[in-house]
Amino acid sequence: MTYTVGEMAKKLGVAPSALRYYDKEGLLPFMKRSSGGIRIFQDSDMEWMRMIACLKKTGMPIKEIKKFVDWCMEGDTTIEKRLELIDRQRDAVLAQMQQLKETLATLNDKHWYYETAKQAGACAIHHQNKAHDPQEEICAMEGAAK
Amino acid sequence: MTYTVGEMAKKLGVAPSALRYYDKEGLLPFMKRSSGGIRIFQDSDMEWMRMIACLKKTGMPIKEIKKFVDWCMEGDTTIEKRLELIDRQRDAVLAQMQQLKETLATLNDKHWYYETAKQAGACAIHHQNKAHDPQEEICAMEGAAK
DNA sequence: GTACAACTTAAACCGTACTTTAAGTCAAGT
DNA sequence: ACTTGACTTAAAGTACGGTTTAAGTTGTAC
Repeated sequence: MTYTVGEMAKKLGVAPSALRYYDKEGLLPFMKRSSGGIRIFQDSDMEWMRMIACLKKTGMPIKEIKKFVDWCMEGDTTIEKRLELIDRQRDAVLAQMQQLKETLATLNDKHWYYETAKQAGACAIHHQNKAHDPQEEICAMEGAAK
Repeated sequence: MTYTVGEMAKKLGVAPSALRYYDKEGLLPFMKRSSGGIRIFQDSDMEWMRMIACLKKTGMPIKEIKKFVDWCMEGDTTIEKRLELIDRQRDAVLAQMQQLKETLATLNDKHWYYETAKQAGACAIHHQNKAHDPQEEICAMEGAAK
């Protein structure tokens, strides 16, 4: 089974221009062309696309993904480099997850702050000993954050 | 205690130009100035900076952070809007965490693939027993590339 | 064999989030 | 008063990851 760039784009849920851009950047060195120059995607290419999509989701820039793809094309001599890149990216993802966990905790604090303020009808509920003015929002935030 | 833009930038670990940019974009409406026009940050401003940093970490664009900051300056009539924004962002963070979890699982598969390939000295080690191999797609991928 | 949608390219354009530059001002130390 | 480093601004530049445009080609359908 083969696909044109438009069909593949639809299958992947991306714009055709994005696939052409990835091709131009060297991310799709496995791509075949028709005699007329039309790109031909094959079912087996889906695995490359999934790998690229995975690395993109980690926040890896296009140029570094290209480095990985190039190593794949080079053969077995680059296995160790590829392993190191995967491991580095795994560490990066773990760090991102930790970061998000901390961010989520802060957002949960803010949720509580605004939920209680909503019940009371005023943010002042969080700083009873102070008169309300815009500057007091800061103190209120500080209270909720700690 | 007060700080210049350079001192505050150092405290926050960002470039002074970034703080000037945030100010220009309306993210720092609480900022004071000296009679000569020099920005003066105060300790109490740290809480605003932390809130902005938190929203930035969720991937929220500058313009939406400004919307939130503007609502904070407007007072209690915007409490509900702010709560909704926080809740939406909380959902967004949970979705990001789920996404990263799936990405991590894929990276763990790839780690195993390259770890065993490294031991064997060749990716070809994975080209047998495709039917039960969780990494069969990679074998297909690299097979197709050659 | 002609129409027509979908493809091709290079090059220009876009939005985001800053950074850099250039020209000038402020404020602290001597 | 003068020097000096850090500040000020507007405007231009940068990096990234595409999208859009314009002019032309391909391939299928009738």
